[in-house]
Amino acid sequence: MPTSRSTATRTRLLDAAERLFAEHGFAATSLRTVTDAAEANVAAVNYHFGSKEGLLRAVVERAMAAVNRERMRLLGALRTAAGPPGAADLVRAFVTTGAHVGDPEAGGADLRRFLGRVVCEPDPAIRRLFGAEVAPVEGEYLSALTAALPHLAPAEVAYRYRAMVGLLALHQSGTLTDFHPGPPPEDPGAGADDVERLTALLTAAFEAPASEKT
Amino acid sequence: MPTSRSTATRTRLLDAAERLFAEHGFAATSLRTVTDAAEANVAAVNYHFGSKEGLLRAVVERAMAAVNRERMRLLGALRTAAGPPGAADLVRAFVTTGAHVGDPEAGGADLRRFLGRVVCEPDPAIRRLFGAEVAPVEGEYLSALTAALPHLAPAEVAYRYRAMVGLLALHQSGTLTDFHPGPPPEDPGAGADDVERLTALLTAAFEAPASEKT
DNA sequence: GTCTATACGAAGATAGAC
DNA sequence: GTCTATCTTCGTATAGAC
Repeated sequence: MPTSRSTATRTRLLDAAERLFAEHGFAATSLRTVTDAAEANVAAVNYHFGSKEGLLRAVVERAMAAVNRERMRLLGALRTAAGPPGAADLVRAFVTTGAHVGDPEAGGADLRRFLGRVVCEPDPAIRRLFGAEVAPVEGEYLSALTAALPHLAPAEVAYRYRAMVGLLALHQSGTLTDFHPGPPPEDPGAGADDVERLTALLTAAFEAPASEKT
Repeated sequence: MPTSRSTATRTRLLDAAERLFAEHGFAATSLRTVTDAAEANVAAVNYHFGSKEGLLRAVVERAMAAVNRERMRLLGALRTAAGPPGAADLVRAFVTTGAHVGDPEAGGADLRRFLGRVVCEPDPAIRRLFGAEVAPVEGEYLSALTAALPHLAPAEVAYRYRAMVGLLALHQSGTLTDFHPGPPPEDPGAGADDVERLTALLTAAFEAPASEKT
């Protein structure tokens, strides 16, 4: 359900911003639209977050905290299992976390779409905001992937990792599923089926042999 | 060099818009920034294109015309060669066209970055603008890819095709290369090396076997 | 400490003069 | 074809009520 009036103003602003930034992007969302949805005053944004970008930063931090927690939990589980994790396991853990974070809550879909959008934002400062939040967890996955793929140069693993993040972002924001070439869509929304396809595609990409000119 | 004052106002507006939309995205670019760069009056946009979105549409159409021409030319060449083209050939033709269109001209980089941004725009109407322009050419590539990969369901080929378009867009807009996990960037800008890596990754993705639950 | 009311300059859009 | 004038809405800043 939508955030009730009794919730603290700060939280209502975060919830409304997450939903509206997810739907229309950062630049196209006016502060007044956010404050109206949150039943708050325009100036409340400036008070709690300093500026529109400060509000965005706070939404990113809250959203990534949930993702980072789950990704570290899954990585820990993979490491305590017998032997070091393979690339397929790592890709699955990384992708499904992004695809399912916040699933039970009603706002989960907004959270996922929001994060997908942030990765594609034109402003480099905004993308860096995201980059700073994933940095620690991505370091862990990157070294685990490098260990799982010793035949590839680290730069090549890093490139494929970036492709994974990018493609996952397009999946989350709906960009990958809502413009329809070929056969008609036939499945409404991003079902578990799409997550499976994405995981399979990315696993194949990681396990591909090195391109000749490394 | 920048468009000279002697060029027609319409063309100067298109050039300036392409460059500025490429750099800051659509929503974050003010019309006044465009008209200042084009040395034109604010109202000239409304006169020539009807609205800000009309200007965007015109820029998309001009940019896609160049890409579509080259893609059809390459596909024609592949088809007249001995035997039907393989997935690797098709991916290479599709990707390198996007990566090199407008190369000789100074504005080529802007054109590519602009098209990459359009694919990731939050507004579905803008993405549909792009979708309508690629539609005919993408139909040709899609059927050629489906013929080259008879062991895959058409829906699966279409999914991988969308992933290719999305990943190419991220490549073009710089999203894939400018946030740096792992080793430091080491190569400035999107060199021919990155195009090679992208082509190899996408070819592997297309040639991967079908996921079990088709 | 939290929040509201309100003002300021710049933005997108359009009507009508030239 | 091109420009000036004007309307509404945008992000931001300030002053003060609770």
